[in-house]
Amino acid sequence: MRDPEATLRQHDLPVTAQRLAVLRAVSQHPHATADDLAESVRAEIGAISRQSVYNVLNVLTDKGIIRRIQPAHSPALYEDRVGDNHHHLVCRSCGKTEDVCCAVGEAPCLHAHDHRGFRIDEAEVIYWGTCPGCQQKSRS
Amino acid sequence: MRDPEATLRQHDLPVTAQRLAVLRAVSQHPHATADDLAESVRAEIGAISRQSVYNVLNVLTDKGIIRRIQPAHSPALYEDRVGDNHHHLVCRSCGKTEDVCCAVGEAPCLHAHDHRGFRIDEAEVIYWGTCPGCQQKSRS
DNA sequence: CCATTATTTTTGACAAAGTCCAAATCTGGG
DNA sequence: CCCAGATTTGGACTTTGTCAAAAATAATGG
Repeated sequence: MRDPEATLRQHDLPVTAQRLAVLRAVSQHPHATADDLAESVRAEIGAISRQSVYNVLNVLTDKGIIRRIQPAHSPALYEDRVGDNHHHLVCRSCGKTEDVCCAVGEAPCLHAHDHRGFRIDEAEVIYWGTCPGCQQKSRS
Repeated sequence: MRDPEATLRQHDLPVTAQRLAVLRAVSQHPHATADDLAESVRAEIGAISRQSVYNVLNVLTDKGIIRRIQPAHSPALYEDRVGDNHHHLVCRSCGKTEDVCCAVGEAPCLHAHDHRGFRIDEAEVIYWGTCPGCQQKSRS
């Protein structure tokens, strides 16, 4: 994130310390939970209410400034990287989450063969598996 | 589901009234929530505890007899149809969920180009959009 | 620079979806 | 028919997130 303040102004959002701090935290900790982010923000500006973290994350997500991903068995994760239609690898065992380029191509998987009349606007892909670290451990 | 009782025995699971009823309910109501299923089961056998519904759904899912899907903003949904790697269409507005064949082919999307050393065992795809009914309504 | 007004932040209660635990009950095998 | 182990139950509890009202703050116009 180049300039959090400019980003907020571009989207007609009043600039507040909380928003700046949350935005920076998301930028610095991709795939963090709301709780993780609250911690980071507190380390940076001293205090923030739980509700404010959610408020900020919700507006930022609505405006498309950040993206929310919600893998099963996990609270929502937030990331900075938007608009490039990338997907995610998630480790079943430790929850580790990584970005991965779209398998199919640029504006990809938006085409289900039989879409049943649905107007599709996003194809969300999560690859489930075991990360290298957890493979080591289980190989005992 | 041909024969719920046989299915349970094949997986070395003691046969109980609760398990049979939950299994039948999942079979008859694809994409139902745990709560929905509890209702159905109560209509069929009179009573079941909330915990038992979860217990049963968990074992059945662990054994691969049923499949759990967990779209964002929705409690978990369960379905009967396993082993054919199909995906789902979900309506952002009403939550309607439908099956859709895999866009890529048979054992498909299991190949992320850059898998970062992860051993991938499933590619979960959710197509988000607007169902025909909700398109009508919003066309005002 | 100050007052105004709408927006944010905070606080605390609340809700939904699931899990944990111990006691009671039931299934399957001998 | 009885027993051991598995399942079901009920109730408390946890996690993640939302709602609502009051207090604080940002941006605007003078």
